[in-house]
Amino acid sequence: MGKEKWVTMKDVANLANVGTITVSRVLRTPQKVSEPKRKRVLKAIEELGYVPDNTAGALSSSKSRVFGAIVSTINDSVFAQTLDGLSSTLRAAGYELLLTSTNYDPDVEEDALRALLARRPDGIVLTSTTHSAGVSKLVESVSIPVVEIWQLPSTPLDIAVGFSNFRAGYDMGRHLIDGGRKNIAFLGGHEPKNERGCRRRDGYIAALRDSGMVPITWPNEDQDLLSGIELGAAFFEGCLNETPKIDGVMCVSDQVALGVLCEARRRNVEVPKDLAVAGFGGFEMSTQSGFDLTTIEVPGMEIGIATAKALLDPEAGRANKVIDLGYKLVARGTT
Amino acid sequence: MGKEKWVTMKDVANLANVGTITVSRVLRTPQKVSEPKRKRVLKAIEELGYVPDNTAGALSSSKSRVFGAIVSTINDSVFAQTLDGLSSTLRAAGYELLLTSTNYDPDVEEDALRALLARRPDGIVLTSTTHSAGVSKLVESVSIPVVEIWQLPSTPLDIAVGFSNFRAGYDMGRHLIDGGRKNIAFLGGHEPKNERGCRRRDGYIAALRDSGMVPITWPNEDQDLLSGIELGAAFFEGCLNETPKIDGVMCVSDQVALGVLCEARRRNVEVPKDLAVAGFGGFEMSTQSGFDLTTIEVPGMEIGIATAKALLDPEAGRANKVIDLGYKLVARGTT
DNA sequence: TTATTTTTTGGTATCGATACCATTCTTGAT
DNA sequence: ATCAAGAATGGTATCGATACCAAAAAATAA
Repeated sequence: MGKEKWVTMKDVANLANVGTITVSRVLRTPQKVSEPKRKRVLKAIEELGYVPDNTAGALSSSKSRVFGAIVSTINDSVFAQTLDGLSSTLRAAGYELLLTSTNYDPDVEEDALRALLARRPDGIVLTSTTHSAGVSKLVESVSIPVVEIWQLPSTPLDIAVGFSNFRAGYDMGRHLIDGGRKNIAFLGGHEPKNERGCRRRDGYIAALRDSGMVPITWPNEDQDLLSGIELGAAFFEGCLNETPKIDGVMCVSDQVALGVLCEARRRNVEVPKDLAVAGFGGFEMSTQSGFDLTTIEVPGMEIGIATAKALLDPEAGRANKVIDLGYKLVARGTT
Repeated sequence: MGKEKWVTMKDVANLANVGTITVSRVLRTPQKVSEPKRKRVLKAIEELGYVPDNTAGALSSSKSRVFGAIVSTINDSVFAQTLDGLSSTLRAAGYELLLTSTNYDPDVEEDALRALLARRPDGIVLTSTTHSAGVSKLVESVSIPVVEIWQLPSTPLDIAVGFSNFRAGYDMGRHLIDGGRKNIAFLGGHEPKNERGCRRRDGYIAALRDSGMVPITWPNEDQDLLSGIELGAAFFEGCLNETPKIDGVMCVSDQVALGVLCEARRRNVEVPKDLAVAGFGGFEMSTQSGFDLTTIEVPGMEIGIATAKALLDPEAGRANKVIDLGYKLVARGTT
């Protein structure tokens, strides 16, 4: 641990015997500096182990080369793909991503946003589509691109990239109905704070209503101690035992669906003969051997990449404010 | 989208009819400002929607209130816990976390580190323990705390928080041996770039050697197209078919172990009678009903919290440079 | 009342880079 | 040989905050 202070551009300039501005140019527009000086400067940089100070650069150029993202969770494999696509595309263009997770707590969003804005990002990514008044006011007072991702909002703040959870829920509902299921339940999406899950549930409800069927949703009260797997197991206790005629279940996520599948196997409920099971998300595990889950695949990586592009070129992004990347209903062995 | 520039401290000062420094004090040391002026300033801040510029603050105070982290992946549920614990503890103390993932590519580490250092963080978190010369040089030339997490290095750069993957692998090996298994294989950890997995494998090998048994590892060549689940399935093809007497398998991760369990079920191999299966990581799914996997639970959240504390108070952290938080071997139904 | 301390407040320099303008040095044209 | 145009280079102001010091105001002591 050296106790030295940070090496500055001036140190490099002195060693290379040039002006500081020349050092700056070597790093940003090297073609504008003559060969010999450029070499001297690069040598000095190497020698001193100089790392430029972007915070200072950001201040004078008012371009931070940082984007901020507020996500509900990073602990989700599909979501992680989006973040991967986003951050790697941004990094390739010389930008960093400042990431904040709210853990599904909407009260955190405004604080997180303030903290982000304090770093003067060149743009912002939000994963929720309903915002508190404070959040909306902050966002509107700011002149940087704002991209809302995953759930497409009806009235985007600025740019939106994602797909329609409602339509996905509707399509999967229809898929089960078309498969001849008569009593179809929706499992999960009970937490109002999980907006995307609720939209899927709304889609399912609409699909059943449109076919003259009665929606069955479970659970309907908050029991958020339940993980996906537990929820699948609890489903048999709480819902299927009570309404045994259920022959199809659509789950808010693949994780929940896996829980149902495991519990079904334990109880010798045959899938898909006695019970059709559908998931959501294209979770890696569900596509692999052992499970053969019907699910909705979401283009997680593509959302990340498209978001990065929209941030890097907001004018192009704003040309069509809402970028719908769709989804894919993948029918497999469980339905 | 307002086209206005950012509101500055000076704007607030003018509106409240005070000096800029007073505004600064209201935000940082409010007790040093008289009641009436403080109120006026707060009102002006509210009215203008002022968000302080931390990059400017960082420049003059040379404290960025940002920590940087370089992780191998964010797409891992246990790891995500560490990041959660880390970032929420830091945020509670008024710091942000700048996150970069290398996707297990060591060549990316140096670039990522440079990009991080350019933002002048107050400290750095690294998840690998073997570093390229460039990384070591950069880290050594810097006078901020550096915390290496998860795998405890033999010679820490500065501070280390984690546990011993080697000992965990050794203990689990012994657990299987003590359970009477005679032919125990290790599954995974074939990628040299996954350092932590390799350490576990080394521990397994040592445990078997110490008992006079012959280690069997699979696969031994890179086949990195395999996901955890696929690996578990492939295990039966590649390893068990070839060496049918295997009666115990220790997996590099819970995901791989789940793959083995699923495939075992499909092939009517009885667990634990015919085959003992052990995982690693305490992945949520493995603890739940349906599976009953013996595994090593890693204190992911605690590592994150301890890391945050070490960053916030590096002197205390350096008192005992290596903080070993241990792990817990949880014996369940699969062994 | 005056002297002395304490609290409150503001002015100015500064952090490390970039923007902008001015200057010097090339190069080629006349 | 002289001048114009363009490339290369450097000086200085600036970004928006904080640090440091000094001054003014208020509180306390003599």
